[in-house]
Amino acid sequence: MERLEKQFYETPTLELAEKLLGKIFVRILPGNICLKGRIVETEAYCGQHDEASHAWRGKTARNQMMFSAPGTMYVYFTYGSHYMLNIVSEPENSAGAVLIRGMEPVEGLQFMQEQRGTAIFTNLMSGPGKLARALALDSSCNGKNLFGEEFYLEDAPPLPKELSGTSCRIGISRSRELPWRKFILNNPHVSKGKVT
DNA sequence: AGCGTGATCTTT
DNA sequence: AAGATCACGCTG
Repeated sequence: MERLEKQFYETPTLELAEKLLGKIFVRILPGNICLKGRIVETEAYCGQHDEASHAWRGKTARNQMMFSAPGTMYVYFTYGSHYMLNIVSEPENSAGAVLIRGMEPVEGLQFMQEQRGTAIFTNLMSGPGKLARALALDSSCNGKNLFGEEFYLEDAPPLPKELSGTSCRIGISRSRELPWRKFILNNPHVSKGKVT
């Protein structure tokens, strides 16, 4: 299918979190290694109006990519061991991003298995830290956009309404009650994280 | 249910 | 300078 263009990302964060479900994230590594994953779980982080968002208290060295152009990747390191992948939404200088929490592996399975140290299909990308590792994402990816040769998203048919699920976000302490997590119902690659 | 791990942010 | 927190994952 077609690659998604800039206009796709120029939308409010909460909408983007829903629109991303089902789309295919692609990374082309040197050596022509092609990695693909179908997005099955997302969370919206709505910039300065959202107490759980990194951008809540304004721009800092870490969160500055949340203020950049839609379609930029915001990749950060946390818990001493994990990278998290976000896709930036909202116009430039207005913060917002969608955390990618789960993907279904589509291509590059062998590479992903090596990265993750497991061959169990549903354990390769079923969590934000897991999928970042499967795709070998790190801080060198922070700030890159999805319109180049290395990273892009492929379109996919819209998700049928009956497959669309919503819940509170996972693993946060502030603004826990907001139903800003979106996922594909009954998909085994949705993370098993628990609501705190 | 408990803990490793280290950058970042807040408080002294 | 010290302490708390953290958009997690693994073990047990």
